[in-house]
Amino acid sequence: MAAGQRARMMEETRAKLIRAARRAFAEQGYAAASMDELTAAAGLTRGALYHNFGDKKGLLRAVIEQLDAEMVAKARIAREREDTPWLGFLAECIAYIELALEPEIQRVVLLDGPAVLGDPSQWPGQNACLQETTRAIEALIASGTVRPVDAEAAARLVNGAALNAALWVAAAEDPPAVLASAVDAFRCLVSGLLAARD
Amino acid sequence: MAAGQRARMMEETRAKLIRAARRAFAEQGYAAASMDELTAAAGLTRGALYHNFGDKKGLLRAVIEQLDAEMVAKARIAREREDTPWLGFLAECIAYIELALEPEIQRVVLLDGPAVLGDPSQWPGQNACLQETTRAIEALIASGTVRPVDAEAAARLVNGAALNAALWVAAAEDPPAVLASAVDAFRCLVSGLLAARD
DNA sequence: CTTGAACACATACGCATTGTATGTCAACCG
DNA sequence: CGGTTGACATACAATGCGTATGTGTTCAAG
Repeated sequence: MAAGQRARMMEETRAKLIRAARRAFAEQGYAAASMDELTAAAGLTRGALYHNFGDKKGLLRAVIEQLDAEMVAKARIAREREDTPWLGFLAECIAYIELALEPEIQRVVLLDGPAVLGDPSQWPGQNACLQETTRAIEALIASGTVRPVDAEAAARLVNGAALNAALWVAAAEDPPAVLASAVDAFRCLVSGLLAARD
Repeated sequence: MAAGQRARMMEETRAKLIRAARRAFAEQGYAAASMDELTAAAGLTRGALYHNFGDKKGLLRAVIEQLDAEMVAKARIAREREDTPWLGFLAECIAYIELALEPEIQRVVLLDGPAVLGDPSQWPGQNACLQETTRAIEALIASGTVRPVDAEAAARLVNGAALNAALWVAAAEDPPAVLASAVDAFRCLVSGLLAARD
C-alpha cells in the first residue's frame, strides 16, 4: 500500500466518524449520544475515535466545523443572488434563519455547541458565519448604506436574533406561518441599521 | 412538630438544594456538576434530590425558574425608571444584556438551559423574560410607537440579540468597552422597530 | 396509648458511559 | 529481514445517574 493511501484511509475513517456523529448528535443530542453506538454505526470502535479526535468534544468540534462551512456556503449563494449589497445582506440573514430550521444545525450548532464548547466567537473553527456577516456589515458601512456602528457588534446582534428566531420557528406548531412573521419582524428590525430608511 | 413545620422544612431543603445547584451549575456547568457533591454541599444526599425534583433536569428547571424570576424583577425596575414606554423598553433590553453578563445567568440560563431543556419558549416556567418583552412590545404597537409586527416574533428577535451580545461581551478581553459598543449597536438595531425614527 | 400508614430522606445497587492503558497487526525503514 | 511506528481494537478502571429499598419520625385512627 502506498504512502498516500494510508493518509486517504485515515481521512476516510475521520469522515465516517463525522458522518455518524452528525446523525447521532442531531437525533439524540450531544449528551445522550453514546460513543460506543456511534462508532459501531460507523463500523469502527471507540479506539478510532480517541485516536483521531482526542475525545468526545473533539468530535463535536469537527462536526460543527463541517456544518458551519456548509452554512456559510449556502448563505453566500443566497447573498450573491441579490442585486444590491443591502438586499444581499438581508437574504443572507434570512438564509441563516431558514438554515437553522434544520434539526442537525439547530441541535448541534446552536444548542449543544455553545453549551459544550462555550461562546461561538471563541471557537477555533471559528464560526465562519459570524465572520462572513461581520465583513458584509463592514462593507455596508463603508458604502454609507449602514450607520457607523461596530460591525462585529452588529453582526453578533443580527446573528443572535436570527438564531433565536429559528429556534422559535422550529418549535412552533405551524412553522411556515411563524417563519413568515419572524422574517417580517426581522426585516423591520434590521432596517434600524440603515443610514436612510427605505 | 406541627403540620406546618413539616411543609416549611421541606421548602427549606428545596431551597438548600437549589442554592447549592446554582453554585455548582454556574461554576462547573450542568453536565460536569455531580449530584453527589452538590447534595453533600447542601448537607443532604441524592435521596432528597430525587424526592423533591424527580431528576437532575428537574433541579435545573427549578434553578432556572428562580433565576428567570430574578431577571424579570431587575429588568422591570430598569424599565420603570424611565419616563416613556419606549425608553423603558430600551432600558429593559439593555438590562437583560447586562444581566446576562453574570456567569450564573449566562452559564445556566443561556447555555445549559436551552441545550438540556430545549427551546426556552417551550419551558413550563415559562420564561417570564420573553413574556415580559412581548407584552411591552404589544403596548408599544398599540400606542403607535412601534410598527405593526408580530409582537412575539419581535420579542424573540430582540431577546436573542441581547443574549448573544451578552455572550460576546462576557467572553471579551475588555468587557466594559465591548459592552458599550454592543449597547450602541443594539440601540441602532431596535430603532428599526420604531414607526417614526427619532 | 398503641399501632400503622404516610412521608421525607438516606442507603445500596445496577447499569451505562467515558477515558485510558494495553494489545495487535500491517506498513515502512535501515 | 528485524525493529519501529502508526492506526486502530480490546480490556480495564472510574464515575455518575436513576431506582429500589431501608429507616426514622409524624400524624391519625382505634
